Amino acid sequence: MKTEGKPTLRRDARRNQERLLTAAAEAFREKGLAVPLEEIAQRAGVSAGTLYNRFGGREALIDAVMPELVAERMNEAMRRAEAVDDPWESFVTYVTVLCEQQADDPAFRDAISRQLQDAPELTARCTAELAKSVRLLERAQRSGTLRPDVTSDDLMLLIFTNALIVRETVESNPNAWRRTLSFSLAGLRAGCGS
Amino acid sequence: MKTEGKPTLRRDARRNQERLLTAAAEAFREKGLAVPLEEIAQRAGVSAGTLYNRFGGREALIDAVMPELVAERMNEAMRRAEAVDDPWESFVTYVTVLCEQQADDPAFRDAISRQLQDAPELTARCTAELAKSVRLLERAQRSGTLRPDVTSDDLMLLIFTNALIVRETVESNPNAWRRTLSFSLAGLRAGCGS
DNA sequence: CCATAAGTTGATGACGGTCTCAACTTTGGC
DNA sequence: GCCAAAGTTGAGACCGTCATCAACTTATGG
Repeated sequence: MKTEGKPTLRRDARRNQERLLTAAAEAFREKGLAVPLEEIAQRAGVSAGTLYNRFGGREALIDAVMPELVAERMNEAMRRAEAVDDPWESFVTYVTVLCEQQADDPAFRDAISRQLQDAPELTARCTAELAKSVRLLERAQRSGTLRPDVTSDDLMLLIFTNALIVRETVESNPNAWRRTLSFSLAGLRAGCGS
Repeated sequence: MKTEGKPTLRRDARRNQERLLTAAAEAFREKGLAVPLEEIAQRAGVSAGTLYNRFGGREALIDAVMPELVAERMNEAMRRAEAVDDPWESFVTYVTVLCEQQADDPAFRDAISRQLQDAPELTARCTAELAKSVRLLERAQRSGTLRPDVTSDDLMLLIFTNALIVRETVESNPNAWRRTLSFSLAGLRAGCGS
């Protein structure tokens, strides 16, 4: 009984789809999510039309490629944070690792800082992964080192704004984001804020 | 003896030049420095060609219009800051006023956050005006409330990054920049940082 | 009032990107 | 092997913007 859910994509079509996915991942990685679709098609050894056939356009391609990559990065940050005993340092590690990743991965940076309204999978993954970080945040608060008024929205905002800063400054001033991040983190310590 | 330095611009040409300047100021104010040049020409009741005749292109127009506006805004911030006695609060006022101005003036925001490499007048004015603020910064440091390692470069960076944040968030979340700014300012207080 | 230099115009081309579709090629079941 | 369905192609329409320039218009001095 062949109750296949997939509308049976032809073999060459499947092959092209996969090529496109890996080409997209590469191109995004190198040039960010705004890379011309033509270039992705070229890398995949396929015409632009095919890209539009398989996926509907840029957003769909992003949504197919990025969620996994984003999840990986955020898990890595979590892993590194969990290896740190001190609650405050653990929290700082989490944020810092995410920011470092933004600094050397345009795709990750854009995935987090662009308004990807038409990439529901990606959005979902982001919020899901970020939800996990609440544990770190609350632990730091219980330890009395993180300001009690800081929310996970603030954490999101911090990560988001760092992506903006990185995008505009990495080239000309590769350490600028570290400086601004250090200010923000200092401001999050209990006893420092309003 | 008519030792006129000006190459005697014809009367209508001068009129158009002025119209272009005010049109540009208006358009920049409403839509930011990336507003189509066509639109500026239209507002001035003039063709695009004329704009290219009088000025060489966007950058030159920006350089002709923005320095004064930027200086005004920064003077206003200084004025407001100087009205505050407490050194720390005075410093905070300066920064906050600049950020507020960014929030409701796309032209000012872009003048500060875009890389205007070909607008030397503007760049000069920005650094000149910002130099004045060092007094506020040093006064706050002498009073022991501002971290001693903070430089005027940091101040510039803070203003610059706020412009980025404002640009990307004012529409969807008008108070986001206040939150991030409050973190940064908290982090600048003596005793809070590394 | 005229001549002419100065200035303006808008149609036009280049650009860099997106997106489409009629004609062609490939696949896979028979 | 054949043929219909599935898939691919690439030229071209389209978009918004910048930038140019030959032909036209206007200001100005004599």
